[in-house]
Formats: sequence, C-alpha cells, structure tokens
Amino acid sequence: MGRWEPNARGRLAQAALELYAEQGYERTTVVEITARAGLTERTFYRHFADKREVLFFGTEMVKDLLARTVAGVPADASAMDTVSAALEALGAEFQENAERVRLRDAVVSAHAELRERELIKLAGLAGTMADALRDRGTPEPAATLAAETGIAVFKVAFARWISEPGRPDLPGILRASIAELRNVLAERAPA
Amino acid sequence: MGRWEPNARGRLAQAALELYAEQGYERTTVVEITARAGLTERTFYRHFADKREVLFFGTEMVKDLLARTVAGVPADASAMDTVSAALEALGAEFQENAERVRLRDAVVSAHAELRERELIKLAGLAGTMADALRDRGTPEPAATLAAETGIAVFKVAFARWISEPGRPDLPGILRASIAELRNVLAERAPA
DNA sequence: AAAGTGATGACAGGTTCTGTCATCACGGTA
DNA sequence: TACCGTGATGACAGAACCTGTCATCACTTT
Repeated sequence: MGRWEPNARGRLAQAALELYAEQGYERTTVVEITARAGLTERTFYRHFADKREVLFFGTEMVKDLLARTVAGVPADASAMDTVSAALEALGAEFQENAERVRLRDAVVSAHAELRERELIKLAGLAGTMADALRDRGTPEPAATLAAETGIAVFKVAFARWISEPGRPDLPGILRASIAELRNVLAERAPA
Repeated sequence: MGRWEPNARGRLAQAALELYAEQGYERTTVVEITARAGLTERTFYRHFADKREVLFFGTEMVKDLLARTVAGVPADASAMDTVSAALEALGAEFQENAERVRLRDAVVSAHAELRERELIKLAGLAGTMADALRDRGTPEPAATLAAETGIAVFKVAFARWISEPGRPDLPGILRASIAELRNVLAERAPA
C-alpha cells in the first residue's frame, strides 16, 4: 500500500483544518496546505474536489451510520421515532469527538462558503434517511417530511449544544427538541 | 437616474438566466453574460457578489414578505400556524410567477453550486421568520424550531409542486404538507 | 461654466481548478 | 535478475473567477 509517505489524504485534511483554524479559510491557499503536507497543489485536487471539500469527507461515514441505525430500529416504531433514534446515534458520536467537532464547527461557521457546503451535506443526510425510511415501508410524503424535519431539528439542537459548552448531552438535547417540536405542532389556534 | 443604458442590474440578471438556461451554468462565463448585457466583467461584480448571486438577488423581497406576513397574523395564532400563513403567502406569490419560478428552479437544481446557494438563502429565510416570531412573543427554542421546520416543509412541498405541473395549488400543497407533518409527529410507538 | 457624484471601462494580478504528460515506487512475471 | 504494468505524484500550461486601482464618462449642483 504505502509507497511515498503514507496517508496523503489524511495529512492534507489535517493540514487544511489547522491552517483554516490558524489564519482563516479565505487567507489560506491550497498551495500552503500542500506545502505543510509535503505535497503539491495538483495532488490536493486529486483527493478533494475543491478547497471546501477537505472539511467534509467524513460525510459518507455519517450517511452509513444514519442508514444503519434507521435499518436497525424495530419495525413497529413510528417514522419520527426512527429518525430520532438515528439522530441520537449521530449525536452520541459527535459527543465522543466533541473537541474535534467543535473546532471544525468553528471553522465552518466562520465562512459563508463553508456553511453552504455544510447545508448541502445536511440535505444529503436527509435524503439518505428518507431512503432508509422508505426501505422500512414508510410511504411518501411521510418519509421525506420526517427526514427533512429531523435534520431541521438537528440543526437547532446542534446549535444549542455548541452554544452551551457546559451542557454536554447532545442526544438529550435532540430528544428534548423533538418533544418541543411536538408541542409546537400540537398547539392550534383557539376556536 | 438613468445615465448610460438604464437598468444594468436587471439586464445582467436577465442575460445570466438566459445563458444559464441555454447552455448551462458552468459553461457560461461572466464575460459572456456581460457581453450580452452590453457591459464589462468588472461591472458584473459591482452588482453581484459572485457568479451565483445573480440568481438570488430577489431574496430580500422574499424576506420582507415573510416578515410582514408573520407580523400581520393575529396575535392569538400559534407559532406554527403563523409560519404556515407566511409560507402560504410566499407560495401564492410563486404561483403567480409560476413560469419564471419553474425556469429558475430548473437552472438552480441542475448545478450543485447553485443548490448550495439556494440552501443558505433558505436558511436565511428561516432566520428571518424566527426573528419575526420572537418579535411576536414566541419564546426560544419554539421560534427557531417552528421556523426551521416550516422551511423544511416548504422544501418538500415546493418539490412536489415542481414535480406535478398539473397540480398548481402550491399554498394548498403547503397546508396539506403541514397537516401531514402533524400526523407524522403525532404517531407514537405502540406501548 | 466649474466642480462634484456615481456608475462604468480598462488593466493588472492573485487564486482556484482542470488538462496533460512525465516520473517514480512498487508488485508481479519471466 | 530484468522487465513490465499499475497507480500515485510532480511539473507545467492555461482558463475562469474575483479583486484592487485608477481613469473616464454622464449627469447634477452650484
């Protein structure tokens, strides 16, 4: 496997995250990243589609986690409870790598270009969950609604988790947010 | 007001939409757009922050519509019913300009870069609605949850509206989607 | 008529990203 | 041992995006 220095991809990702955090995303050039990783600009673009993607190549693993969790939920669970279980599993994983997740979020949140990429990745996660729900028998539009709503709740809960460093229970915040959403939707206009 | 040829901004936006539709977004250069509009590349970037933004400069008007509608809903309406009213107002406006909306959606949907921009604009709309809800007295996290969830439903309903050219009632699809979401959330796991 | 204002043109230059071909390390095969 | 194939990397050219800067032009104000 290893011919030159091993793990070129990982070295590029590490160097990029460091430089983006140290001096900002915009003021970091791809040439700087490759210099720190001991590679050339052209090689960067062989591993990552563009300068943003280097922060998002973990998305496939997240998709797998969500799809596997949805598939593993007992068949008699409701669509939204299934989505909830998947998001809580993701929340637990974030929890375990809190430091890295928070650093990465700080970098991404600081730049509109990176937030855009984050949002389309989140939309992809919703699509993955909707597919997994349909595989379990949830019909449309319920599957897509549950998945998209779940991602919307995740965004809100994640933001709360980030904003409160002393409150570490992301899965708990997720459960509470979904419960709160049920209340918001159950509230109807007075007669 | 008008010195040179009038409405440079509008001519640029029109030329861009035409070219993006005719030959694709990626294969259209900014120089081509400005040539069709009778201007120079530098002037394009004085009117629009980048090559994508030319398709999204109507967002401010949409924000105004949502904020005004939320502010105008009777004070005793629930948060989600208020969001619903705002989205239906936006849906009605889309309905009135169906042809342009559909053409623009076809262009945006065809390119990941443009979808990214669309998603961050939608996130901005959610923020605007959350602000307007807070101004009405809705507390957090209910305001943000209602706004984000509303946008999630809008995405689903809009996609359905686009996919069914013979079903023109976007406000109706929005109402139905929110009702469906209430059902999805009310469904609980069996004891 | 002169000065001021704001939009546009012209030009240089940095950065991102792609296409293309050469080079290198290693593994297999005779 | 010698040869060849494979896949990753280096080297280089170039298009397109985007920005900074200054000059120019049309129109307004005094």
